[in-house]
Amino acid sequence: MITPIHLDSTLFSGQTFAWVKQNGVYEAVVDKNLVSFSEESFDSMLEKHAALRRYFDMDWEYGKAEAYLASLDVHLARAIKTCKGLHILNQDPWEVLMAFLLSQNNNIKRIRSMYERLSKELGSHVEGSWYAFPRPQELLGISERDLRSLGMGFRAPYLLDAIQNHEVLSGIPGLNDDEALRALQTIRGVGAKVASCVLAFAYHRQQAFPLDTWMLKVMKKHYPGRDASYFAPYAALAQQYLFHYERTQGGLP
DNA sequence: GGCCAGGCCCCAG
DNA sequence: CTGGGGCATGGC
Repeated sequence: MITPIHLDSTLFSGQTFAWVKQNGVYEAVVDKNLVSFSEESFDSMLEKHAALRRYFDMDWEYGKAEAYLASLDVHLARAIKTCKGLHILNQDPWEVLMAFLLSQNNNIKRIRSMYERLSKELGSHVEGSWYAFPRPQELLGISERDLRSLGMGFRAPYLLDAIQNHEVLSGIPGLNDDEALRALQTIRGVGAKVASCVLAFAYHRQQAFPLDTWMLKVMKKHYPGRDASYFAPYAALAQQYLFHYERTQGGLP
């Protein structure tokens, strides 16, 4: 049983800020290459760029996970029915860390524009108006002042600390979930929520469960007294469905 | 033109 | 250890 990926839910559910959709064409820089496709050309694009199968997480057990989560309760069943095919991407850990440092006390629209600004001002040129998000090595000489002048505000020192301690990321694969959360939170500005996003969206940890303002609302309304263990072993996917459903459909009853 | 945003830090109690 | 104020900025 293969359930097709749902591109809009996957690329515009707030797990990535890299993608643009214009006239039916999806575009982003992934791993220093401009990736461009439409709904119709997605499959052939994947054949041409085999490495992107992993990025789009095409070989994981989505059919099984969707069926299991939908069987848990009616709210989850509705969320899954509405945006079925939502995949959790395997993104670059560094980019996810930086993006979600930008996310605090912020809105998605502005997170995107700040992410783009860092790419354009500090990243390497790819083609046309496209730039790669800067690697930590490209940012070593930068100052808090520079970052503030780029509009990063109070997050500037957090970004700076992430730049200086980016090596924490290389150790994450060898750690269990709790250890990984603690390791990530040694970076200034990284709390439980940001750390969970990094684990879910970059390391494919299925029990990572980012609790933001939207999810707290969902949990209070539909899952009082519950926590991530209720959704095991698919908490991360459940979170992403519930978050996206709450934001796009207003959560409904 | 205020209001507010995918949190976290810091400091009181 | 829990709670609440403050934070830079810009989109609405």
